[in-house]
Amino acid sequence: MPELPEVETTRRGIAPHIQNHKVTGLRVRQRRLRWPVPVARLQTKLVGFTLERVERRAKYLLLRNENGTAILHLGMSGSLCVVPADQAPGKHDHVDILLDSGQALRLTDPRRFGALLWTAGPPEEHELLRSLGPEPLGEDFDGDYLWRRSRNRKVAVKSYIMDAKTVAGVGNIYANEALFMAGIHPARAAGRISRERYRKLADAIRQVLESSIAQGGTTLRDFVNSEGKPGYFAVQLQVYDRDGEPCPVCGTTLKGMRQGQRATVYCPHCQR
DNA sequence: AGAGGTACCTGGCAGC
DNA sequence: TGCTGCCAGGTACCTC
Repeated sequence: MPELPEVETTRRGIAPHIQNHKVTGLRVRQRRLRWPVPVARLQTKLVGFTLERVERRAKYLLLRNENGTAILHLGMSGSLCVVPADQAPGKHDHVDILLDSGQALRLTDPRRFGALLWTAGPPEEHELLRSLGPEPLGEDFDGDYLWRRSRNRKVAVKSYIMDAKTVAGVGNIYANEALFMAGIHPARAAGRISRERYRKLADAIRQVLESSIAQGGTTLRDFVNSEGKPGYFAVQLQVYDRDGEPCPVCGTTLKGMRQGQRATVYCPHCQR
């Protein structure tokens, strides 16, 4: 589920329940996630210490304390919620981080593509984060940047903007949506797009992510309930998963294709 | 170096 | 109802 807006919504939802709370215990029911969960290190470095901040870099959540940082990724199917510590776990509730409030931060992840790691140093120097491109909602991301970096590149623009080294955290849904909004054909070579069109694209990426985060904000309360189900997304999508439906702008039938195993949908009339 | 494909894992759904 | 095959929002790693 989680694309960047969902991860940011999760961060905002859990932060008040975690920040300035002491971790009183850790339960790892399944340590085989994308990489093995470093249980012993987490026991030593996390338990008994107060979590100071919950930050986000790309789709990574960073839980920081005085010893270092827990790096958490939700993969394709992960979610986090805050539940009473004694609530019975479900089949895919792999990790509980117990808090002094009597609650637990619970990681659920059916497909186990997610990750929970530990780093002692500055998280931005961790190998998973080191070569990430700029944050799409940050200062140093704009159309000029996208244009400059794309010269002579033959990759399809959709793959280009989904590459975390180009810009961090633009996933399949929002890549489709942003390209539609900018009127750019997803298969166009990245190096053959003008600076002006890249400015439109960068604006579209920003806009689509921001409006989605804004809508996610309305469901924040859902991160803390007995069901433990985050209440994402009533977000309205213009093209994603609408293959065969009329284009919301011109009425032309939206076309589906596959790019690098990922579903792409676009309007053959509006996107060139 | 860049481009493209593969792998990890489970659940849900369409089609038979 | 139950089986099979395909698809899914991510991304590291492999090969060409």
